[in-house]
Amino acid sequence: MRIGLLAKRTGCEVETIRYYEKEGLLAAPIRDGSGYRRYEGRHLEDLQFIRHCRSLGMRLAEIRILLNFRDQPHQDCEQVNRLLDAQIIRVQEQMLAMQTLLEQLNLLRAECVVRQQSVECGIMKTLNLAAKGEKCPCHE
Amino acid sequence: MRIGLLAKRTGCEVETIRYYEKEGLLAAPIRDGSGYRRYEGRHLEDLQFIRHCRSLGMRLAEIRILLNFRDQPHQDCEQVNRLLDAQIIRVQEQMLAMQTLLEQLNLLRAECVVRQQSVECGIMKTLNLAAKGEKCPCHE
DNA sequence: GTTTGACCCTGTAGTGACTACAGGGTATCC
DNA sequence: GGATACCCTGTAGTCACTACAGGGTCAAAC
Repeated sequence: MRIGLLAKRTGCEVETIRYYEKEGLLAAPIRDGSGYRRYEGRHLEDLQFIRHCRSLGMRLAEIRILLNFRDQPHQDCEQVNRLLDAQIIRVQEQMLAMQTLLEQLNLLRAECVVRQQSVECGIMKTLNLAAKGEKCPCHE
Repeated sequence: MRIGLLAKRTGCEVETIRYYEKEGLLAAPIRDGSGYRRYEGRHLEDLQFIRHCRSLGMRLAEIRILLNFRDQPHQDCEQVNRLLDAQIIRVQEQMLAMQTLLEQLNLLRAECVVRQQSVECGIMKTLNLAAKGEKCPCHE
């Protein structure tokens, strides 16, 4: 199949597929007489593997490691487990940070309820006072 | 004060301060005889304003808008409110996505409990099957 | 008087994972 | 023969920095 069909089948942009090839994640396929890429079933599978991992928030470098494991099935899978654990911890930490962020934003947002001149706006007042080093509701 | 002191006072990297100047967020200060930047109190305040907004996850483009509001105090603050609302929604959406992500990762992680050859590893097996289009626990 | 070290300058390139062209070639249908 | 849809390479842009390279300035210590 050609790149456009592969893209359609995986829900991936054509440019992204070429990018994965350039990055060494997806094997370069053979070319037809016109110089077009001709993909086989294994490319579809590889690309779906990559997209699946990406949908789990993994980085390309990590996916490269996982692809290696797939191709060397007798390696100890400890690294796979550690990789996933690291990813889980990363997501948990980001969620915690975002929770704090959301609380801060809501507190700041509550400073202004009515439409008014920005000089009277509680949000702007709070941001200005915080810039002067005073306490703000959003950071305690 | 010179850039190093400003950096220390705000917890901001020297390069970041120069970057904000280049991006037009922080006014260019006057230079002394050696060509060094000499900052005043207002620069400290501006930088703290910027860093405070950044700590709330706002983008530089949004901070630029907020800085404009600060300097035009008789503008209607409606846009400030909308900007904050958009930021809150963005964070909420990201948190929801991360929650789903975390659940998917945990389900995948549960596929492997013991250390073994990667060919036997439940995580690798699951990823491989998913790449073949089969159902995976992480995506239902 | 020179050397050391801390500070400052400009400018460019790199990060990650794409995305968006520009400028061209190819294939197929009408 | 022309329109359209597809494909190619290569480069630049995104965002908010970060990390140099290669140089200048200044004060204190030796």
